[in-house]
Amino acid sequence: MRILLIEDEASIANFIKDGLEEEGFAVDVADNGKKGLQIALDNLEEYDLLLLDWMLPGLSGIEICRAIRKQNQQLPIIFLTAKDTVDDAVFALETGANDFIRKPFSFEEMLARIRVLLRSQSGEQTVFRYKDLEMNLDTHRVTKAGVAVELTQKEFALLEYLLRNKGKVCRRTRIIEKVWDINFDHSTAVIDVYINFLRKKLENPGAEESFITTIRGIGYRINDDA
Amino acid sequence: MRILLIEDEASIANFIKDGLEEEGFAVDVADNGKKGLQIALDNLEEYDLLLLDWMLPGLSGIEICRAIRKQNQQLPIIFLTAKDTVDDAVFALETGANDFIRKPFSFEEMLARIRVLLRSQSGEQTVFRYKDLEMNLDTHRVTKAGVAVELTQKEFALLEYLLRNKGKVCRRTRIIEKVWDINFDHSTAVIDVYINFLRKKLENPGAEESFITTIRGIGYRINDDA
DNA sequence: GCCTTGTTTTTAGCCAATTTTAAGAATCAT
DNA sequence: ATGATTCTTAAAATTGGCTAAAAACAAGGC
Repeated sequence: MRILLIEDEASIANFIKDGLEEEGFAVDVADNGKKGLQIALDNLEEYDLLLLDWMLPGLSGIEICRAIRKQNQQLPIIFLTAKDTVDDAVFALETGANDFIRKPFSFEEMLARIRVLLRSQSGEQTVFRYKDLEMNLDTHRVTKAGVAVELTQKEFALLEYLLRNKGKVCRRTRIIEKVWDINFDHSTAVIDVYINFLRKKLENPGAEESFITTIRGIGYRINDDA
Repeated sequence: MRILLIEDEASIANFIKDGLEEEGFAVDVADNGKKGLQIALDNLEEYDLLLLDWMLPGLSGIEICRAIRKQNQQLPIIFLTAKDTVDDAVFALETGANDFIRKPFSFEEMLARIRVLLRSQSGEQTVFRYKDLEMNLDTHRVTKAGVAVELTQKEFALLEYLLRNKGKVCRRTRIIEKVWDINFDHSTAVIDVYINFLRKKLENPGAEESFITTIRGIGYRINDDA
């Protein structure tokens, strides 16, 4: 994942660049607005995300944002700013930014926001299928043979976990950790109950065998469709 | 974004120019009508918006507006005026102006109007629909089956967010971030209350199910119309 | 200033849906 | 057959959203 950072203060720029590179991103830095816009426009396809300082020598962040939005609606843009009025945040978002982080910010917070934007934009899988079953994370919908099926939060989360690991065993302990809480009482039988809910809601009444295979003593698995 | 300001009073002109430049616009000033029209016609393609004083030495604002509209229908034109009769406003709009601001005006207000006009210019989507519901960002109007519905600011913003994401889940946390403030107390019930306001204002009394689907524990969704 | 009006946010009770627990029945492996 | 594991069902506990009403806040008029 390639990120362009437009920020004139070298200390901040380095802090962010180093931190993000440690996390596995490729980061390019431009230290003024004009250069930044140039680089961005010349390599629009290259970058997956833009971090943009609000106050820049040369061109302001707002102007850069506008200029880029004319060319490209997709590129996620996050503003970094010392300004702290609500108006600025709203203004930034209206200009076409996707998010807005106030300095001083925690690195963790920034990382989280970057991840959110990259996930929703950069083609991460949001639709899962098994035979005539379809789960869509964007719309938060599940359909069976085209017919909508209403799932509760936990049912949805459990099915998502199973489908994400289609073909692989999902161990009970892992399920408890991922779908419920890391420190959830391991001696519970909730999983069984919820597997049962899913089977009831998603299986053709007369089915000989379940689409969720029980692996006794270990956990469950949804098979790869043949 | 380049703005041409035609205004003879130097103090007002400077106030506006400085303010807009701080906001990232490039502003040129002409201090009389003749010069202003000249500049405008010679550089029609250069400017994204025209701010035009009503009373000018040499040529009046109205005459300038007419002359420009002969050449160019697109350029957004905003009148600035001390006059305060409704007639003048109507007259200005008939002449081809897009908006009309009375002096004395707040800078914020002017900025807001400028942004609205630039938005529709930049090809961004400004009309959203769901069945017989229509929301127009340019005119800031919402109609239900052709009948105008009055929404407050927050109601409007919430509906806009939901419609922009028509078909997709809108998670509570995202709604709070986008419609309210980024760091708004997450444990509040304002969202519920405003969803309720929207439903009351926009739903046919005897409706069996809401046009805003509740997804318990997650958020809300306006469905794609079938 | 103070009052009025409209908007936004908080609060709290209610209710329904969801989640969890529990316990007996069924199934499996040896 | 036996013990362990999973399935099923019902009932209890909890959560989360809806609603109405009140409180807080903002803007405009007098």
